[in-house]
Amino acid sequence: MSTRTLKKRTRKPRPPPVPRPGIEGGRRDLNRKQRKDSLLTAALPLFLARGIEGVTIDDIVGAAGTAKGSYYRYFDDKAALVRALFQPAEERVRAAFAGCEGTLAGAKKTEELAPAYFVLAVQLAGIVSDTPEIVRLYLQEARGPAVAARAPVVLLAKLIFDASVRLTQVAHARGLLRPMDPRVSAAAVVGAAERLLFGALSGEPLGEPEAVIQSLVTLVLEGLRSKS
Amino acid sequence: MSTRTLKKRTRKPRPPPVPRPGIEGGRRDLNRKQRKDSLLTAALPLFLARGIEGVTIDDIVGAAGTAKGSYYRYFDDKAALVRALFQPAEERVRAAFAGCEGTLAGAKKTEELAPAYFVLAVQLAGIVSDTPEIVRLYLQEARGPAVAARAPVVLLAKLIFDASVRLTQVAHARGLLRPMDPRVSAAAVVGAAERLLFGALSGEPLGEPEAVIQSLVTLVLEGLRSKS
Amino acid sequence: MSTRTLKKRTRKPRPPPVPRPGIEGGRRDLNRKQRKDSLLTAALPLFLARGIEGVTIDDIVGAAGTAKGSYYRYFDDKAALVRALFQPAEERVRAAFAGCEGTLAGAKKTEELAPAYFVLAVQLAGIVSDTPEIVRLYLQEARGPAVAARAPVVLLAKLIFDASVRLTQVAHARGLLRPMDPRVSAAAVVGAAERLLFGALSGEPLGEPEAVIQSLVTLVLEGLRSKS
Amino acid sequence: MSTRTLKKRTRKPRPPPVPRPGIEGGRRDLNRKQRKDSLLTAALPLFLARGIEGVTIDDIVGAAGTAKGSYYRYFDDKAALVRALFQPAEERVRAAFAGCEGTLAGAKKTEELAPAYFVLAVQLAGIVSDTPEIVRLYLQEARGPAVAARAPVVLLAKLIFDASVRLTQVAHARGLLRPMDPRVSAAAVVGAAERLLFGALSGEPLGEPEAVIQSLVTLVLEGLRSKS
DNA sequence: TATGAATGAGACTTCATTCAT
DNA sequence: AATGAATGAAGTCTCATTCAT
Repeated sequence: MSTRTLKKRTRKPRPPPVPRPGIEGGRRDLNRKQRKDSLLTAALPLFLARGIEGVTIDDIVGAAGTAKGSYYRYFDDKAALVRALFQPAEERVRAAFAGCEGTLAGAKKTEELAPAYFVLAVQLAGIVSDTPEIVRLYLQEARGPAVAARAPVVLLAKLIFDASVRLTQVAHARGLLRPMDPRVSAAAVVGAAERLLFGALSGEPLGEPEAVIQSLVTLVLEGLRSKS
Repeated sequence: MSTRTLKKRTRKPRPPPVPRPGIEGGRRDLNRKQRKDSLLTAALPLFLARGIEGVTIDDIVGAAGTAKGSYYRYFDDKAALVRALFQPAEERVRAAFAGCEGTLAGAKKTEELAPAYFVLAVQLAGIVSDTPEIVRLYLQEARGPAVAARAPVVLLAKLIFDASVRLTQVAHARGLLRPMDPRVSAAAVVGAAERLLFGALSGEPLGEPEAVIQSLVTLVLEGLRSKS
Repeated sequence: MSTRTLKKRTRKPRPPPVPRPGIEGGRRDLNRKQRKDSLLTAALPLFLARGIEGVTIDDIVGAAGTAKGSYYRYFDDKAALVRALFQPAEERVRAAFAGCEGTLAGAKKTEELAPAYFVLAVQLAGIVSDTPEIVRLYLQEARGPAVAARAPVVLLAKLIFDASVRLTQVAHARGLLRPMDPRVSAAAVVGAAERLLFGALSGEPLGEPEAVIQSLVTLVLEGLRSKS
Repeated sequence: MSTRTLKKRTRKPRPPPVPRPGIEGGRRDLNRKQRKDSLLTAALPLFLARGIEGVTIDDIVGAAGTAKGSYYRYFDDKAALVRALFQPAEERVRAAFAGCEGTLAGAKKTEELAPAYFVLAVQLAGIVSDTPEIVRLYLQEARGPAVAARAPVVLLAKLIFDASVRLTQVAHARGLLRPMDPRVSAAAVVGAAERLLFGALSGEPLGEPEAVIQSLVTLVLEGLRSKS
C-alpha cells in the first residue's frame, strides 16, 4: 500500500545514445516509436485511476502488452516515463507563457495587455482540449511531495505558478489590478482555474464548458481589476 | 520507486473488539491513548514529507519508537491511521458547515447571511490555526485518486465541496451572487482559498497572513457578488 | 552465468542496532543466533560448490529453510554474510600474526626466532583443522578481483601476505635467509603452502598430512635458509 | 549483487555448422576472424577487472562495439569465448609439457634432464611474456569451482598440475630430488611459481624480473634437490 | 550478415501482516 | 500488552538468448 522510498540503484551508466540502425522513419524507427507510445498510452489511464505512485511497472507493461524487460529499453524508470508523458505539454506551456511574457515586455500601451493574456488563455485551453488526460493527471499529482516519479509534475506546477506571478506583476505594475500582492492574486487565480478544470475533467457537473469559462473570466476580472 | 498496489492480504477476520480491561479514562485507557497518539504524531510529518503512499508502517513505528506488532493493535492498516488523523478536523469541519447551513436555513432576512458565512470562516480558520499540518496534508492529498489509505482524505474533500455548493446555492437563491452556476462559483472560491492556504502552509512567501486574508475576502466578494 | 555488477541500492540507512528484547542467552537471543548460524552453515557448502558469485540469496535461504525476507534481517547483502563467515578465522589469523610479530620484535637472540615461527605455524594449522571449509573457500576465492561479495576474502589475502612479508623481513634482517628480496621469498612460501593446502583440502591425493607438512617444512627451510 | 546461476536455457539445438562461404583465409574468413578477435580482445580486460562471472555479454559487445546478436554468431555462450581465449595458450602449454616429457622419456643419462626442464621453463616464460594478460586471468580464475564459463580455466590448471607431477616423478625416479612425494613437490613448486607470477603480473613490487626468476630457481633447486 | 529490439526467467530487496515469546 | 522475528508476495531491474529487419 505504500512506496518504496529512496532506493534507486547506482546503476551501470547507460551508454550515450548511439545512432540506431534503421533510418529515421523506417520500419524499425516506427516500431520503436509505436512501442514507446504504447507504453505511454497504457500508463496514462492507470495513473489516473490509481495515482502515479499506485501504479507499478508490471501494471504498465501488462496493460501495454509488452514484456517487462522491454520497459527498461525505453525508460530508465517510472519517473522517466512520467517526464516523457508531460514533455509535450510542458513545452507548450512553457512556450505559451514565454510568448505572453515577450508580448507584455514589448507592450507600449496598456491596451496591448489584455490581448496578450487572451492569447495565453487560448493556448492553455488548447492544451487542455488536446490532452485533457494529461492535464487531469497534472492536477491530480501537482500538489504531492516532489518524490521520485512525481517530481516532474511538481516542477511543472512550479513553472506555471512562477510564470503566473510574473505575468501578474506586469499587470500590477501597469495599474490594472487592485493593490494587492501579485503572488496572492496569482495564487488565487491559478487555484480557482485549476479547481474548475479539475472538476470539469473529473466529471463534476458544472454545466456547459462555455458558461464555465465565461464565469471564470468574470470572476477573475471582477475580482482582480482595479476600480476604473 | 513505486507502490505495492492493491494487495491487502485476505486476512483472518479480526475478532470482534472485546471490551478493553480498565475503565474508560483509567490508567490503561490512558496508556492506550498515549500510544495511539504517539503513532499519529510520528506519522504526520512523514506523510507531509513523502506523501501518504510513500510512508511505510515500518517508517511510522520507527519514528514513534514502538514495535511493529503494536501498530496493528491500534490500527488495522494505514488507512485506519489516516482516518484517525483526520477525524477531529473532519468533525470540526462538518460541525462548522452544519452550523452555517442551519443558520442560513433559519435566516429570515438577507442581512443575516453574511454573519453566518463569517462565523464559518472563523471556524475554519480555527482549524487551520490549530492543526496546520493536518490541513496541509489534506491539501496535498485531496486531489489524488481515492485509493486505499488516501480514501478518507478524498472523502473529506468531497464533503467540503458539497457543503460549499449548498451554501453557495443559498446565497445564490437570495440574490447575493452574480448569476452563475453555484457549483462554478463554489469551485472557484474553494480552489482559490485552498491554493492560497497551500502556499501559505508550504512556506511560499505570500506576505502577511492578515493581508492575504484581506485580499482573499476582497477577491471573493468582488468576484462573486451581484452588482448592488 | 554472470554477475550483477555495481548496483547496490542506496538504501534507507538501517537504524543503529537497538538493544533486542529477550535477554542475552534467552530464548529469543538463542533463536537469533541459530537462525544466523543456519544461514552461514547453509551458505558455506554452496559457496564451495559454485563459488561465491555463483550462489544467490535464494539458494542460501532455500538451503537454510528460511524465508527470503528473513535473510535481510541478518545480513545486509551477500558480502555481509561472507564477512561474517570469515570473521572468526580472520581474527585468529590476525592474532596469530600479531603474536608472532610481537615475539620477534622482542627477540634478543636469533635462536628465539624459529620457535616464534613454529608457534605461528601451529596456530595457523589450528585454524585449518578447525574450519577447513572456510580455509578452502579462502583459497578458492582469494585471487579473484575484489568485487562485491568477494572483497572480504581478498582483503584477508592481502593481510596474510603483508604480514608474511614483514615476518620474512625480520628473518632476513637477522641473516637467516639467503640474500633475496623478502617479498619474493614470502610470496614463494605462501604460494607453496597455499597450493599444498588447496590440494589437500580439495581431495588431491598428496599422501599423509604429516608427511606433507614435513615435506613443506623441508622445502621451505632448505630453499630459504642461508648457507650456515 | 550475485549471479544468475546455472540457468542456460534449453535452446533449440543449433544447426550443424554449415561451411561458411568464402574460402579459408579469404576476405570473408578474414572478417570473421577480425570480428571474433575484437570480441576476445574486448572481453579480456573486462574479465581481468571484474572476473569472468562478473562480466555480461552486454559488457563484452559494448566494449567490442558490435551488436549483441553478433556475439552469438561467433560464440555459443560465455564459456565458448573463454575457451577461445585460452586455446592458443593451452596448446602452447600442452606442447611445451609434451615436448619436455618426450625428451625426458628418451633421456639416457641423468644430465640430459636439466636441459629439458630448462627448455620447458623457457617455453612457459615465452607464453607469459607473449600473453601476460591471459596468464593473469588464468591465475585469477584457476582455483575457482569449475562452473560454467570458468570450466576451461580449471581444466587447464589440472592439465598443468598433472603434467608437473609426471615431470617431477621422472626427476624423482632418477634420484634428482629429495625423497618426498612427487605430488607434494610438484604442488609446492607450481604454487610458489604461480604465486610469484601472480604478484608480478598484478603489479606487486617484487623487484627486477630477472632477480625474481633467479630467486625462484634458487629456491626450487635448493628446496628440492637431493643432497649431492 | 549485422543489428538491436523483444522476451521472460530470475536476481535482489521491501514490506504488510502474523505470531511466538 | 509489547516486542520484533518470520513469512512470502510483489516490486524493481538485469541479462542470456532469440528474432525481425
